Amino acid sequence: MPSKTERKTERYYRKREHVVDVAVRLFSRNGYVGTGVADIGEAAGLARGALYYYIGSKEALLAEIHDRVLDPLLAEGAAIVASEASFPVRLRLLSESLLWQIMNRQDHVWVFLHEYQQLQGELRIRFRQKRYRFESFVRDTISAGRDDGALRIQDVDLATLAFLNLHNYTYQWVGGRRGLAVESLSAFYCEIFLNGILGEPGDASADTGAALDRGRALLRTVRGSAA
Amino acid sequence: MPSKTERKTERYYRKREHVVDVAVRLFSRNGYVGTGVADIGEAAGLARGALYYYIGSKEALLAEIHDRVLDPLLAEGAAIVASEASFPVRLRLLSESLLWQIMNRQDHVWVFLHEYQQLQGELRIRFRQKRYRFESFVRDTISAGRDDGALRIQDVDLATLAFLNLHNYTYQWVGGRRGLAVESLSAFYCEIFLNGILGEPGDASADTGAALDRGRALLRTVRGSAA
Amino acid sequence: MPSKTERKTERYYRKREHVVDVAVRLFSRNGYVGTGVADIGEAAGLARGALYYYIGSKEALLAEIHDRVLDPLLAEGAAIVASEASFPVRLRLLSESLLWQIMNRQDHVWVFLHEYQQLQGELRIRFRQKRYRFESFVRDTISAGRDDGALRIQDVDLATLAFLNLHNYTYQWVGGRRGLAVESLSAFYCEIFLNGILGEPGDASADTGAALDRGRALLRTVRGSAA
Amino acid sequence: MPSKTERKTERYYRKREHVVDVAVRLFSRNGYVGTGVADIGEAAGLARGALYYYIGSKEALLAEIHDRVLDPLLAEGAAIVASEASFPVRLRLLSESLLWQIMNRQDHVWVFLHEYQQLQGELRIRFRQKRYRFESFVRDTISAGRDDGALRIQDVDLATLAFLNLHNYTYQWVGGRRGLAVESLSAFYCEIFLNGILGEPGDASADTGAALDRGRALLRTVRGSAA
DNA sequence: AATGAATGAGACTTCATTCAT
DNA sequence: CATGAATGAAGTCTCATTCAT
Repeated sequence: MPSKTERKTERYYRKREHVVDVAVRLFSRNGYVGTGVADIGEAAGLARGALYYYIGSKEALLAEIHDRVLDPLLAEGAAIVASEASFPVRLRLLSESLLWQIMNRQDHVWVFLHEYQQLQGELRIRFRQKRYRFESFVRDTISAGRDDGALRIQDVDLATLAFLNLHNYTYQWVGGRRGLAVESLSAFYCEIFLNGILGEPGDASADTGAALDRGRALLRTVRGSAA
Repeated sequence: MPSKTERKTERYYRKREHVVDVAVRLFSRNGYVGTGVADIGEAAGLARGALYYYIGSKEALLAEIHDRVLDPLLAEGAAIVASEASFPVRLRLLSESLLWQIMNRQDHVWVFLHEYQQLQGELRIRFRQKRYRFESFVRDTISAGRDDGALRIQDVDLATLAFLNLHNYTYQWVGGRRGLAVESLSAFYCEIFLNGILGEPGDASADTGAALDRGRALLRTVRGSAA
Repeated sequence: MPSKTERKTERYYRKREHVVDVAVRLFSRNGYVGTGVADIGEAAGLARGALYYYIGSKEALLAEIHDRVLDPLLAEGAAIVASEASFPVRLRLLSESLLWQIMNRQDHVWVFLHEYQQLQGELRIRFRQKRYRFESFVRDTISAGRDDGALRIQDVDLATLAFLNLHNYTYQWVGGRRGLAVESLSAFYCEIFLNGILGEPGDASADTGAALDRGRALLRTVRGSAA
Repeated sequence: MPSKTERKTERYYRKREHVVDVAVRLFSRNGYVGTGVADIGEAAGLARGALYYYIGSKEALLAEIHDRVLDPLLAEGAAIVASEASFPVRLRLLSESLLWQIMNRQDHVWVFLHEYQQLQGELRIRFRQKRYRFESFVRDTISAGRDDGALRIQDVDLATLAFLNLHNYTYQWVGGRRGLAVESLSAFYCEIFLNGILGEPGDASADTGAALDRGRALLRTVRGSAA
């Protein structure tokens, strides 16, 4: 009875997906630790026992959510870096791919970026590696730009981190900004980032040395008077 | 007997500070929820009961940590915006002030940026307001730059968020990057950000329209084949 | 599967009742605050976790006990005041109804009359109202008697309180008096109370004025010498 | 230095009295278990250590409160039963003596009547005996009345309990009835009680047998339908 | 006489997980 | 497939009392 088995499996996976959907919503709202397995069961309309039939464990649920974010990111990232597009275009595409997840799957991304520490042992390692793979797409792209000799900045690792900072932290506030489109926010970020890293070194910060030192002295004063 | 009273109070506050120090370290490593009051007591060398003599409640500890980060940030920020420095210098000083906390008080900032959701009720409101006040320093500064007519970008709110993204997310990885100095990382960020927002609109992203569309089509393909 | 569901529910409620039975016994012996949830669990043969599956909270247990006393009291009281019986008969029936609870459910009544202060917030209000409703049955009945013009006393509120004093305080000592029947104790109380309130004013206390004043002077002396 | 010692002792006792005053108020409001030693200290303006210098233990405080109620009651009761007054006058004087405590020292009496169970061991026994001694004054007085052949009721023990019920339970509601005078409430109780116990048996309850039985049948119905 | 600091047991409650049915 | 019942450790917090100073 292969058909019978398959039908069961399909229904099983459908229900499992539903449970994960429910969990994502709860985790993103109340936190991973703040969400009880009982809450998930209740929201999914399943008793505790049945729930475990689908999820295995609470941590497996968290891992599943990680996969849901990382897998498309890796697939799209791989396609982008494999493409023939120019360095700025590749970077913009990576930006759009990343922002698409962040903005269109806010609950998932919140859990992914905020609760990854809750993963322990083997899972922790596995997802650290996956995450690193995505970051490499960005690093390699920027590195190619530098090899073109087009960049003002030289530290590719730091530039990669800056790019990720700029994008990732968006998950913290995007929930409160309805009506923002992926492509326009990506364009905004990239206009800043690309103009920021392209060109001759030192344009904008020039000639501020003395004023900056005076400001630093001021800060030391404030800092000192607090103790 | 002012001296007697004061000496006792001093000792009390000294020990209290020590308990908070211990808590910061544990919260930043294991998470606020993942850290038990018993753990804090053990690490501080205090029995459960004595611990509560100093902390009042676990949440009060979290609030204290928030204050430790926000108070200097607000004091320095206020001094900066009140200074006579030019727009780029003010922004660089804000950057240094913020990065100083992020890099020199990594544990505190980890707790502050990662666990603020655990604050409930009145405390939550109080610290949301304090946080907003610091963000206003950045916003006002950028706004002044735009009024000078010097900015490529027009959306001050979004630029503020970009600035904060760039800096704040640093807390996620700075622990793994020893040997990075506040002033050099701040200079790096500001070179990107200032060059990114200054100047005529549209320099770097120009002429990428067609290539971008081809890339987007590629992404749609990848996205579709996953389902 | 209604039968299946019902059977489970039935079993749940049966066990829940048992837990409440156990709690009543412990609360009445050691006091509400003096009884730990652990004690209840042990006496009911349930682990701490399983106990909470049945009770929800310690205070819910206390509320349940209140209902067990008040609900029959209100049902019977409503039937009595709705009946056609004469004023003395209605009062005797209220007396028997109240004493039935006090004497046949001593543990419940002990908790109800002694620990009601432990209820907080909404529950406190709810049970104050319920209690007041029962007292109204007594008040209305006595009021009807006064309207017949049969009463020696005129203050219906005070007479109501006297009636309740007489009956309620029984919970304090009835545990030490085995072999007392509800009907005979009720008859005793009612013989006193009805003869006490019926008839012309002032019979028994007459002609005691002067002697009373001498006695009061004596008391003042005793009281003064203590200081 | 006898004078020095005496002065110390006096001040000690004055402060001790103050602590007890504070404790009475708190115990009566929040319950004995619900009041912490810290609360008492704070309200008395004493640190924990100093508090224990005066009180010895929390339970000793409770015992002291018991003495404050029972000692005047016993002194006055002894004087009353030793007096030459007639049976009704003696009973009225006992009533006034008891009600004087209940109404003029509501906090003390609340603690005395409500929290006596918290006393353990030797203290429990000691105060049970004291309490019994006061009850004996009532019992002996009523007994003398019966020996005169004036009473409708014969069970002196039960009549004693009824008398005490009537008076003692007053502590439960007297706090909510401002403006009630000891002498008038005592007169009210005694009018009921004396008229209730004096005279030929059976006056008021006569001729109600059949109606009472119908009412009891009604109650059985109500009780049955509840299950 | 008085204090603040410390103790350690015990309070109520929640939780992820298992298992017989 | 699904359930309800059970577990037991761990969670935060309170409390009466003691003791060095």
